Amino acid sequence: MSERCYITTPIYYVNDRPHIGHTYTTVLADVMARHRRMMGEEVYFLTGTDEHGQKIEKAAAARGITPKALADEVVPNFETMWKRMEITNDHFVRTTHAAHKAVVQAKFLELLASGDIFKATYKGLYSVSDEAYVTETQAKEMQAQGLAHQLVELEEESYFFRLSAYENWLIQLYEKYPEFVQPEFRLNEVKQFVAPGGALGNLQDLSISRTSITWGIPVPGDEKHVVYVWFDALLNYLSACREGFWPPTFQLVGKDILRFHAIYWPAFLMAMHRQDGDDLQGELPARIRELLPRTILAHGWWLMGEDKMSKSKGNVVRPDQLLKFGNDAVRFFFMREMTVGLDRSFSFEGFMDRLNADLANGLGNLASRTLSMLIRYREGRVPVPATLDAMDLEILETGRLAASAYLEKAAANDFHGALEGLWTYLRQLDGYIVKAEPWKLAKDEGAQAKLDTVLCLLYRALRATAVLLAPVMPAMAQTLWKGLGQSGAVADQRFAGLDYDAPAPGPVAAPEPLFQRIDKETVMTELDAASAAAAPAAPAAELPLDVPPLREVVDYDTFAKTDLRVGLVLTAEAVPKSKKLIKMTVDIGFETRTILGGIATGYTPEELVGRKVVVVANLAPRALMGIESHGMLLAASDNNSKPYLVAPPADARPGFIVK
RNA sequence: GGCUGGGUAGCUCAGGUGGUUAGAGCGAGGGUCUCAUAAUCCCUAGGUCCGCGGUUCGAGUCCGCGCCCAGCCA
Repeated sequence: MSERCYITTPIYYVNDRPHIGHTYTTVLADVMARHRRMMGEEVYFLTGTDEHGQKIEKAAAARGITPKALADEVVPNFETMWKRMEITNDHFVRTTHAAHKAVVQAKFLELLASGDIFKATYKGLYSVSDEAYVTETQAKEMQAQGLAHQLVELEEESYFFRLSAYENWLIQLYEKYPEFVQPEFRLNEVKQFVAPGGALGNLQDLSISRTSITWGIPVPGDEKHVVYVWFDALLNYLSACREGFWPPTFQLVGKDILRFHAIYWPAFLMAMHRQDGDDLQGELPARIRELLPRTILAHGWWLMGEDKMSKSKGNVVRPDQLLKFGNDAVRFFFMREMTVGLDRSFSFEGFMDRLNADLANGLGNLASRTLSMLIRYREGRVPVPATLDAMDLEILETGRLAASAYLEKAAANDFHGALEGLWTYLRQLDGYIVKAEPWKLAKDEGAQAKLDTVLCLLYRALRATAVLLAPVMPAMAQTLWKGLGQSGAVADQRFAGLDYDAPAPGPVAAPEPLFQRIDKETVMTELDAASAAAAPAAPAAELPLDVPPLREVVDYDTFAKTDLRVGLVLTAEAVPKSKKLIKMTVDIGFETRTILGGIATGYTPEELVGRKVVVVANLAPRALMGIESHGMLLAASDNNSKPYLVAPPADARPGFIVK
């Protein structure tokens, strides 16, 4: 019976189109899935979407549609992206599926019955503007920014998961089964979180329901509660698992959601699987470990330089920008450049350098020269080697070692190392060609047997390469496979049964370029042009200042005669027939004035109301457009610009003297 | 602030348990070949291995201090 392997990606939240982060994770999972199928394992590969929650509820409301309709609109973006990238997921789970809801509700009731879920009061600081509870750390930050007034203490009835009870078992999980979290330094972070400095008693019970949200899975029997994110989202791995594949073998997660997967998730599962005789303070039963995911694999992020990619920074790389160079190229780049677990900075130049060097100049050219020699010298028939000399034996041995090293690393999910090693071998093949000089052998009647050997060894090396690379670059591998005169799907080959010495079945085809070289300069120019066009309009070049020269000097007493006061605009309306004037009533502390200001080029009446201003309070009244203005407002400008009202600090009170 | 991991050639990075001249890929410079996608192959990098101090016959590799960067701290 073959091994079974269950691989998951996170389910992606439907508030965004797929970005490079989603595609990296999913490609990694797909390469793993394809690789394991070719290792002979039976694979179940799951991805999907997370669709509940307040953000979706609000976004839908803003557009006047239901949350489900919004999700239905966004989900195809993911599904079509995965088709484009030749992702071979066996199922696509949505948290809005009835089957998922049923599992979440059933498990909720089970844990409620066992006491692992209980009802209590949630108390915490709530940010009014964010419409969410905030942590103490976040609260401190907000206070530092002077946003403390947005925080209120709230109490809410909530269901809790008894996370604290599982601390002992969790720690044993990390200690006794360190493969549970990879890479290792992430495991340390998790341990540190659960038991900082080895101290117990740090886990708090977890609130897993909300009454303030309606878009979600209702708590059965208490429908004003909705199951809160993680209990809903994490259970997708369970609800959408295929019979016979539990537990997950590899669960890929971004480092940002590691905690949920490495702590909450196994704790939920422990609660679901524990039996009456189990002692939570005793040893973690091996039976239960067998029912937990084998490995949570936390990968790193693509960065832009040193920075995280984010929408607000506007430095997000869209999959389309890369996919125009070919899906295989993107998949290869992801696997070759990113060491699983670590961050990596992305650059378009690095991307193109890698593709040109490794794919076009490297593998592509090697295939091209080999196939064209087979056609030119042997009419496309692959000869059988007569005798092998030392050089032939050496390259054969190098190839065997390269293949086994590749397979070993790939099986450990080290695709970065696997590909690096394989390319060293491809370079050695190029070196072998140069040393063997088949073009000279072709002209020598007495060297035909030697030429047969060289061509055959090259052919077999390419055939093995096509098989090894099929998980990473499925389309390229298939093209090469066919070009080598092989029939069927290369993906149907199995690594174990790979016969490196098998004779070739059919004539090889005229080579078609596997990869086109990219003209870096042209692409960079286009990119720069595109980003310039997309960039927010650059601030208009500063106009030269147009101000009058400095006025004559006045002494202090003359200046001090001007009485400036802080005022608060109470009402404001445009003056009919005037383009510039606005009529305002202004509170200056001890009285309320009517003041006209020529500021309509810079402000609308609506935005003036409630604004604090500086008033020249002892200016003689003057009639403008038939209305008497008692004072004026200070504003800054030059002769070309709109006026900018001088604004006192927010806590200055009307009537304060300005001097 | 606490804990963890880093700072090595222009760029991206390798360098278990200390040992003769510190490595790879890319880029750049020079040369070669012609089967091939202006590709391949060969040669060329003299880099305070972040700094200072220490242990040692000997340290990029261990210890201490300092500087800088990243991650985790519901």
